[in-house]
Amino acid sequence: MKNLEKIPNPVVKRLSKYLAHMQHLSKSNLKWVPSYKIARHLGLTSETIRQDLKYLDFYGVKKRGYHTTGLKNSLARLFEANSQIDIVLIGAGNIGCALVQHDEFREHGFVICEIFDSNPKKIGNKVDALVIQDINSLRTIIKEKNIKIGIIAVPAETAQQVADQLILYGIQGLLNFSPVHIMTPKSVPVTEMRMVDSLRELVYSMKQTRLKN
Amino acid sequence: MKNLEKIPNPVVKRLSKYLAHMQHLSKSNLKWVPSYKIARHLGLTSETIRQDLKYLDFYGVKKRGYHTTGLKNSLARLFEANSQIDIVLIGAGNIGCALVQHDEFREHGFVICEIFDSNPKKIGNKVDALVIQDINSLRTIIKEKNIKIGIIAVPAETAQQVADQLILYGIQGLLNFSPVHIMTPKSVPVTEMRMVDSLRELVYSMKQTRLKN
DNA sequence: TAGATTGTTAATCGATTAACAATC
DNA sequence: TAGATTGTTAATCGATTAACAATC
Repeated sequence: MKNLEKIPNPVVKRLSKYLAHMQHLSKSNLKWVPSYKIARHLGLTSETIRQDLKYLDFYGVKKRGYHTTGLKNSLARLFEANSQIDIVLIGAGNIGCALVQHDEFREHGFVICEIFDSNPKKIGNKVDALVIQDINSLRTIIKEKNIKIGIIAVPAETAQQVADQLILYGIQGLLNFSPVHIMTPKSVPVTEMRMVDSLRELVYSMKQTRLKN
Repeated sequence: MKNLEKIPNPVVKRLSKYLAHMQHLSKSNLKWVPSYKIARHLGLTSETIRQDLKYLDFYGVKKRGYHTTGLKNSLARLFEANSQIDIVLIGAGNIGCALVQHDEFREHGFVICEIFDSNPKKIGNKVDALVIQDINSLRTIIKEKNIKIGIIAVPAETAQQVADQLILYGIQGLLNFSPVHIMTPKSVPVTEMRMVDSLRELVYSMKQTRLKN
């Protein structure tokens, strides 16, 4: 199937899981994997997986399954995972600093290469190898380094305002760790992390589970 | 509509957003809010919101909309948000420690009251007011304090194993920050945070946006 | 009253699951 | 070859959107 076709969001989420899993399998030198084994590992059904993979220009082999490295490469192409992607992060709080130091991002090609804060007491301090920059220098750095993605790790009250600035300076996508919905023009997609909401979702699932048993 | 009915997952996610928004509005002393204003704020449609609220035992008032405090209370009841919920966290890495110090959790009633690690060099150190405990004492502490929720903030390699232990010791729900899918019995729900996948999803959305324009 | 806004039913849309032919 | 597994079409299920009557 053609790359030009829009892939539905639930499928995109799963494709990303397949990529992680294929990276793992191909590192373990496993050459072939059938859909039912992927399914078992990721809590899905094999039918779903085969349907999802139709969005890729990649085919399995009957009786053997999918070539792990081949599938990994195909998915990596879809997600542009073969080149490094630079990111700016706003908000040098607990979460912000933890993300800068989070190896997993770097291992997957996402490099937070600048961190900003508005608090004068924090500006100039180091987080890992990065120096916390004054938020007033956002514009020049984004332009100079041609950065496309911003991570918002500021409190709720300033999140929208920070987003507006980032967009004004040319940022094209946002990952939002603040608990408020960020409004953007259609040309700037946002992915929301919603950590508190995830806990609430969990609490509700647990309640459901209790009621059933 | 009755609380006993199972609420579909996409609806649960939105209801949690409504709760956050109502907490905000009722703190700002706004008494009434119509569905279209909620919708505008959260990037939804008013129809969706009215459909969603049917799952609650709470009704709006024609011409005025929804009573913010009333809706907040009804949603809080659904999510058991009126009592403190204790949590154990495993993994005193960057993310784990940041979450312990994350005020937003506490402000919403989620209290991480124990942090564990297996690294002897970390055990005994303090994170905020908490002392990092030896993972071997997990069992007794979970039983003693009767803790129901565990947050997994360990690397991929040990995540499943940590989950298995937590479940063995009586934990009833997991929030997973590690990048692997956690397998659990049906009686133990898991919510996955998938931070790298969220970035991939964002990259794909940005690619789509580029192609469209 | 007229207009605004809810609650609800019906229609549409989209995603998942089932079924199965093709074939390595 | 027989059995396993894919790729694909059709059927089902579920969620969103549209439409609109009820009424404050």
